[in-house]
Amino acid sequence: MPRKPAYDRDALIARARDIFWRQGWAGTSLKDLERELKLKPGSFYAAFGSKDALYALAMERYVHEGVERLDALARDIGPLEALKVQPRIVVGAANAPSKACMLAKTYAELRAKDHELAAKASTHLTRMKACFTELFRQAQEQGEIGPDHNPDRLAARYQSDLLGLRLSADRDPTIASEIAADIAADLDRL
Amino acid sequence: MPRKPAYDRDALIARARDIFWRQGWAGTSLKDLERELKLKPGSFYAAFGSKDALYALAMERYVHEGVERLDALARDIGPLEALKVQPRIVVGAANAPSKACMLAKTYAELRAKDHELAAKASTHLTRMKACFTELFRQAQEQGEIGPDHNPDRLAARYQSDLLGLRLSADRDPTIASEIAADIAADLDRL
DNA sequence: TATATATTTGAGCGATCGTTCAAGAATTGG
DNA sequence: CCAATTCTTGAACGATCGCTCAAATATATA
Repeated sequence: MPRKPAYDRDALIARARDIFWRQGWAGTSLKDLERELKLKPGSFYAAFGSKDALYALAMERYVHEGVERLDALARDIGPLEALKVQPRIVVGAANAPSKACMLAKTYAELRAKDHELAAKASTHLTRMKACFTELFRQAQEQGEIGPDHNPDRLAARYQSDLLGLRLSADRDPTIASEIAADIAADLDRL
Repeated sequence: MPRKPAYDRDALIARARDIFWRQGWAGTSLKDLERELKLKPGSFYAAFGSKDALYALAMERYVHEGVERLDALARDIGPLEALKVQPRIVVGAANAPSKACMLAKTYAELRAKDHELAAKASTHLTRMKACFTELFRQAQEQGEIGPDHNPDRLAARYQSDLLGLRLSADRDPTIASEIAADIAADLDRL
């Protein structure tokens, strides 16, 4: 006998992710969300509980899609090739809300306040790094990179480079694509 | 016949820089500044005009000191050696307000709003890159790196790596010092 | 010491923050 | 068509935001 919601919850989370990704935590007000998601306060809080709860859902969506995309890429063109292409992809993502990584932005913004969302962002970043580690490990297994490299260390450096690249890409896509090429070239020398 | 201020304006700017650096723009309220700088609202606005004006002064101080420190280092130990040591220095700066770069944090936080402070942060980052370019150029002149490298491109990559490293260092100093070593090692292969 | 000039103080401004809640609208099962 | 249940709506809450300003206080000159 009840009434059904007029909105698609999953679609709203994806839209919220884009807004948060672009504008950050403090930069996104509930007014913004109400306008963009077309939800009045009552519906918003019935659906998500709080701004922070929605932000957490948005980050989970962000990570999940990111990991899935990279894994799919690796299955298609192999682990090392996927790692080499990834920099160019993130730099070239023309209609992304931001070139910079949402997790890095969140962590940088909220870590000083010991906000729970900063801790969650950090956990997600660790998950992403584990994903890189696995790809380096596979590449090594297949003989695509030398046997005396430590996959975990390569992954740490790779993630760091990617974070810097994506920050740089937000300012100057032209220069960023040169950096992306250089990062990929480095992987060939392993 | 007038009365003199009870505060040291320069010292206040340095303290403000540390607070903004750590907590970011939105993360720092005037209540925070009044408490830490020991200034009541009236004195604060008489001295600095606005929160944003003080933030701009804080960024200028940040850049000025950063450039000076690196230049002095280069005069001491040479351009390439300075570039190689810099990553370890920023990672090891134990009592810095944040390991991450204040300019990068500012840009990431405020760029979506087209805030004037984001534009200023970007300008400052360009200044810093020019500083790196000059050091690479000198290193090349002295034969410390090969002649077919483009100093500007090396500087772009170097700055990107440094931004990523510093973001990583905020989360895990141990891993960051490994990354710092790897970045320095890369400079030896030029 | 008297006077002129600055600084310091803190109450409080309007705006916006995230959030709550009661009332009205809408849809489903019986 | 009725009744039950949920969703939608929007006014409004207390807190905090950056900031203003007039009164009180302190200091340097004459």
